[in-house]
Amino acid sequence: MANATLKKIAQVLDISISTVSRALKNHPDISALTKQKVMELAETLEYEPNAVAVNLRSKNTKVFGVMIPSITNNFYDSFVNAVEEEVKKAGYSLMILQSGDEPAAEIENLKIYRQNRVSGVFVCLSKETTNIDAFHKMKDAGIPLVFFDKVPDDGSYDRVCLADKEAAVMAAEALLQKNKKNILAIFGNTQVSITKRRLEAFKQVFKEVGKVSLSLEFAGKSDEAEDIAQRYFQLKKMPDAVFCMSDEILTGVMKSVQRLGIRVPAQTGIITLSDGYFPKIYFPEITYVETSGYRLGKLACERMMECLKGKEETSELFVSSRFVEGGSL
Amino acid sequence: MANATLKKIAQVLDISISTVSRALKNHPDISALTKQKVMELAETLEYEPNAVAVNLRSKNTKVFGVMIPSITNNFYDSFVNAVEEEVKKAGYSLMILQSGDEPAAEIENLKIYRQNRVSGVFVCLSKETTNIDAFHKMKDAGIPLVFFDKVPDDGSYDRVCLADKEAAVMAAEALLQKNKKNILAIFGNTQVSITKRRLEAFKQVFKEVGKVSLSLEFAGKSDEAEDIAQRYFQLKKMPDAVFCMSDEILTGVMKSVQRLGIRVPAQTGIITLSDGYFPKIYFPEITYVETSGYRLGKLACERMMECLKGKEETSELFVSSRFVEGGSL
DNA sequence: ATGAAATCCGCAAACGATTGCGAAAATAAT
DNA sequence: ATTATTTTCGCAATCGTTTGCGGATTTCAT
Repeated sequence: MANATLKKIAQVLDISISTVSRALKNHPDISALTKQKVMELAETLEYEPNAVAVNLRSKNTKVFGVMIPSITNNFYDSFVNAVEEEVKKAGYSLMILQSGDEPAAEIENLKIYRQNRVSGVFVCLSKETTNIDAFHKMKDAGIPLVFFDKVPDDGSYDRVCLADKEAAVMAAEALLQKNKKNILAIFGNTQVSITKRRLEAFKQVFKEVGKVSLSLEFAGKSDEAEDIAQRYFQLKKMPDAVFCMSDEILTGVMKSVQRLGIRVPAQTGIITLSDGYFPKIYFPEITYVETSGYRLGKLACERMMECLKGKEETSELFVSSRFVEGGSL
Repeated sequence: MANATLKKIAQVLDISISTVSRALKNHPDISALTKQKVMELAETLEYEPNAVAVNLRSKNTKVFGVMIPSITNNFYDSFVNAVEEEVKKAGYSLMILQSGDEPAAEIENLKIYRQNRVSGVFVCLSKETTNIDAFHKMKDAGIPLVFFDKVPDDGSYDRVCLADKEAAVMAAEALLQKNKKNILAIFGNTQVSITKRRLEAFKQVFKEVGKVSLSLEFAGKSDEAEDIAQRYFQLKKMPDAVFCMSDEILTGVMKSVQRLGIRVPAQTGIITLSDGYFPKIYFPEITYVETSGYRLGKLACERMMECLKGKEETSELFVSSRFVEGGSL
């Protein structure tokens, strides 16, 4: 029988709904006999509690929102993957909404989350988001927010991030250690917090050492990175190493490498920040500093669970980096 | 004011809850004056309907389930992306659950979908699933199912698929047209329905023409494909073309190409079936037959919407293929 | 002024589950 | 036999919203 309810069970056994409810929960008030009858009938009727009704009463939907710019992105995927794995253990599900990097869509999505009374939301801001007023409403509604990756500057929010500075520094130091003197470094959209942090930390390392020519470039998309690399590779004084801030930039650069038949690492070294998937599809495998979406997801979950337990102080947490040697530097 | 309810508004204005409800819905029974007062107060109180309560009453959650083996997969991503885009227009959200290619997890997930009374579920079966009894329960519960990509043989279910045969045939014919005589074709897990279909159709094309040496190989993962390619590339009589059944296989093959410094398409041609992302990160861009997860998603949505409208007959639909010329063949 | 027709609004039940409180029935204590 | 105590269960309210039905109140025609 489809969609059995407590009421139906109660009617069949000619007892009250409350008794059925208690029997199924093994409440001590109910006699063993009644419990048995109820449970058996529930079994044959294939009773399954209506989560919607339970939610309404308990005011707890056991659903987390996840808002990301786009789901077709390796990094966010592994984040989502980690979160899904983790929250499932606690009986939560995920409602994933994409912002498409459009602030208007973000606001719309927040509304959906509010109306659905989600238990919390994991948010990665869009590139374009400057005004975060819309997120205040969530606080008012008592819905905890955990920002990740692209986070607001506002210190009153919980944030989990990659250790961008650390990662950028590790990459920079690797370049120095390999004695690279003429480095092309390509970064992403400068609006974004992670770009800023990576850029600053990266520059800082070289500021202290002389004798290194550092060319900084910025690419919003993969083909822009390709064009930039193309231009530099055709210079008489070709860079002896390229730093890529992200997978997106790496794939652009590598396309140019293939087009021009550049030998890596003989002619130029390559190093990137990455989740780890793309560096391994090339030969030689690209040396990278790991920025793990997966671990970020786990960390975000930890933080979210603390929020639900009522922890008050906001915090900014970081996932540490790891240097992974490929053969490209 | 956080979490205003109809009740709260009613109390403030000293009118009944029903009147508030109707006023907000612009019901003709309510006077213009009352409507105005209600709407204004709702505005200042930032009233937002409680979707959980609405769901309970309407028995319509406006949520679709999406069950996939893993979210960290380019193909499924674009599927999910399309679905999210599409259903959002109709006011639906997505609840995504991963099976991890484990039948036990599939069953568990279906239970969650049932308890949450989702309006429908998009399902891609795991590689391991042989018994689909668990899916019958969904029918009983009145929850429509639309299978995609990896679908059951059972004709009583709605299924949307890539036109695997067509795609494989297009690729095969492209190889013939380019006059390739010594072809290495690498396929994926033979358990899976799509592999079977692609394989059969592909072989069939060559059965009819003579004078072509066709080597069929199977790789479960990317590095297996790499090893296979490696082996063949080192033969005295190297293949003059490689067919890859999927992105996963393509990336493996391309890694071997890079390792051995093979010139594409001069030394060997490459063609693949793909969603389109990976073929474009290489130079030359890989010629491929498009198997679009995105379009599959759109098609699945169409079908789902029809199910909701009560269309009875099940059907199996296909997304047509498209030949995309790169420079690799 | 009286009846008919609009206009405007509230009561109450319903969706399905949970839970405090009190009551009936059964058992134990005196 | 009477009181006290358990054991076992049901009533009713609640979460927030929707909606059929009927009751007031007003407006209009006669």
